[in-house]
Amino acid sequence: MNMKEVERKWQARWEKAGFNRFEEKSDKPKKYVLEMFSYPSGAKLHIGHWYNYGPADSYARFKRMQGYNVFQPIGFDAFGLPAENYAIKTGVHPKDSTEKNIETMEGQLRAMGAMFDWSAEVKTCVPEYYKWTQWMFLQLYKKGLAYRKEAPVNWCPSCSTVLANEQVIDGACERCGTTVVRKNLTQWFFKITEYAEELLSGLEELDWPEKTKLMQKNWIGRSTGCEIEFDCDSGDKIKVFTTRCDTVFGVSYVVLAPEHPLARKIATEECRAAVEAYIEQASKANEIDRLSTAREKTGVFTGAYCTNPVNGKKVPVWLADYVLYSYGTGAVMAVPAHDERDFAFATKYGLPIVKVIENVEGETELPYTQDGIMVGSVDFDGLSGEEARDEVANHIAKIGKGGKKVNYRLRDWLVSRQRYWGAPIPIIYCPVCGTVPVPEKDLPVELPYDVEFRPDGKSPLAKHEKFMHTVCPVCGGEATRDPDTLDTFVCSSWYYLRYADAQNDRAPFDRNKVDRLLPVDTYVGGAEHACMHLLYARFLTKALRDMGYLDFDEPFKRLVHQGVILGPDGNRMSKSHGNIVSPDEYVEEYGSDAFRLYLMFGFSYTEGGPWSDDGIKAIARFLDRIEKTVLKIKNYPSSEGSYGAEEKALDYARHYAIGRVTRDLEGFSFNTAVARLMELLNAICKYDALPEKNCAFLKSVVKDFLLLLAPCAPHFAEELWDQTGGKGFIFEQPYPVEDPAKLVLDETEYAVQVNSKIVCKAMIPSGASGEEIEALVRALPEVIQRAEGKTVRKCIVVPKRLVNLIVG
RNA sequence: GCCGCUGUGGCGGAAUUGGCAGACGCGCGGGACUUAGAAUCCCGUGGGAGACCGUGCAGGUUCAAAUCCUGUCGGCGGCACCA
Repeated sequence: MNMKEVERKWQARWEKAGFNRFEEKSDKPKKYVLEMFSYPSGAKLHIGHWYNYGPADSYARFKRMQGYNVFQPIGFDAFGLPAENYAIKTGVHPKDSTEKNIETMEGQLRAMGAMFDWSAEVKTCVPEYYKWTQWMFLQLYKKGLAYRKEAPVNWCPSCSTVLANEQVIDGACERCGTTVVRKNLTQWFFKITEYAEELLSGLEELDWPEKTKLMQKNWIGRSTGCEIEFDCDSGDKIKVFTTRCDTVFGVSYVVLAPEHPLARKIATEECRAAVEAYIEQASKANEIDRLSTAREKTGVFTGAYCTNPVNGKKVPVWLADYVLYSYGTGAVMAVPAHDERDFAFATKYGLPIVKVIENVEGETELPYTQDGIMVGSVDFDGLSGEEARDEVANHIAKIGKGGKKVNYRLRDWLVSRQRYWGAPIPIIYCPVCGTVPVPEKDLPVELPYDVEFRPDGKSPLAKHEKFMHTVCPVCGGEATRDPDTLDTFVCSSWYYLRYADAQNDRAPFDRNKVDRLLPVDTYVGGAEHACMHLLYARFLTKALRDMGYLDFDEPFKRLVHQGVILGPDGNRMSKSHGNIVSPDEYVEEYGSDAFRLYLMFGFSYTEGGPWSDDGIKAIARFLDRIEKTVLKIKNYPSSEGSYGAEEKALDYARHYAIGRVTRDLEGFSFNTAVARLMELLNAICKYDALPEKNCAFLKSVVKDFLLLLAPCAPHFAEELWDQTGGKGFIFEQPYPVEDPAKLVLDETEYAVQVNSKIVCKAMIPSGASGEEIEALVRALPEVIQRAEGKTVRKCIVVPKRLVNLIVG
């Protein structure tokens, strides 16, 4: 079969028939199958794209044959750093390179023959799309979910530019290797923390990989504890957060993060100089130092004291950068006896270490950080664990010094980027009116083309006079625009909604269309997005719901991660490893169906693994055998024949395959689905080799075989369907359904064990009772030989599997 | 350091969730066809002459363990001073 020609032919026919489109008017149940859209960084599709889109498309086609109205859109996540970095290096404008890449990739995606609904295509870098990304920003701003504050960012002193977190590798700039420093800049944030609790609890109901749910759970990092107020002699109050309030009687000092507002305020005259110096030094600490947990702790005494509310003891207040300002209250009560960090710090600075928890079993070696019995804690002595913390927290609440509190590790989402190739932040700064959102009617705030994007420490847009200079929408006076662009993750956090109504120019989407299509039923993409894209998208969905734009809670009901195809050497494919394998030559030589089928067969889908093309010839051979067999049988007369044992066996093989393939495709277990197809083909060939055969029956099996195969090798199956006289498209046929009656055999082979050792096999009639089976087995010569003269103690029968006779 | 996943023939990988380990395929060996090769087709293929031994290793539970439990070692991923 000339696959190239066949592919082109069917792609054109499907396209002409509008076959790939979601049917607007249809009462079939909908199925929204979505693969993560691609980032057009290179010009060509790589194996990862193929591995994501090929098998997932087979799933979508399978669902279509099962009678669903399938919606499978595609698009491009087109803003982002690589295009801009490429521009800095080569001078090619990001818009030009991105558009060119998209065009090439579109062609390749079409050639792949996936069932994409191109009428819903989305590109995030066009004004028709980012207009609505900006609109999203404005809605969040109105709702109080977008706010501006000063925050430390990653700064590369060599490139003199801000870096995204993803660009910081082990504390250094990914491009030049220079150590990144922290710099305070005023930035826009989305208040994702407001949804921390729901983002956590919502995980439970999701059909997602447990691993991914756990990663999100850890990322959100809920911890329950107690907030406690320590009164300073100066009259200031220091709030601390602790998960171990049962250790509060062991507090020997309190620590503030260097950035804490009280740090300067409470410092005494004598200590002021040292405190200032320490704050200064901490602010300059670079990322590598901060990342190192092994480094020795540093700190400085403020000279101030505060009072432990539970025992009235005065304790010194220190500053130390092992306390993070961004978590909890930015202050900590230090209990060196029961915390490793406090222990190390107290040991270094000669602070007291007071044991207040006793190990129930054995010696209490300090620092002892496990749960134990409270000692030296007056009324609370003898309490332990959860109960102890409960009592202490209640006591603290009673005396008005705090109480139970839940904290999250999740931070608000920093969305400002000092970069060019992104959606401009739709905000105007007016000297009179302050921060003013761009009115919705003025959207989009267009990204200008003629911009100097070589980095020099300022946002590229800041140097563009025409862009920056504007008038205040409120007072009409002179004003300036925000020079930053939005993190590209903002663009990708709502694209799955836009697909539902991609052409809409009056709104991001029509409520009815979104309600009809969403949520996404099955979402397929890489696991690397677990704590970014997948979390942001959930957040935005919930925020839009609360603003009344949607009425569902979660965007992606089911999530599947494909594995990673590594280079043949077992490393991640990369230019530096020189191990990149391109799909192109394989597609050229074997055709897109064979390549897809090989990706499905050669790997466990969710695991991936090192690339090897050992099996691709086998797939080509498999397809050849199918073609030969199908075309040969096609020419047989259609006469009915008898239905005997051989027919029954083939019928069993057919319905076994139907059941298994159906379940395997449902579960993204593509390799076993293909294996079952191979088995069925083997059964067909075996039957075909018989001298006497029922041709009409054989033809009906071959027909089912083609239908089963169709989602996995779409062009190939369509062609054979056509050549064997099938009506319409094969994809308009219903997927075969297993007939359980055909799976009932007259007798089944059992493994026969004596004392758990296999001694032989035996055919046992299907209806036999437990006693009958035992009697049958005991009459077998292999059994008699081993059981002679012994008493049978027990007989275990596992239906359709084995019989185990325990004798002794 | 903490959390999670994972370890099965020469290779990719199966195993109905505690029930015949190694499905399906690659590779390899043998044969058929052919002047010959390629292609194709058929047979065999975990190890061991054998009793038996085999799912990283050592124990345990069970009539029965790749699967459950305890310990331990290797590989991968995430988090990393989160109080």
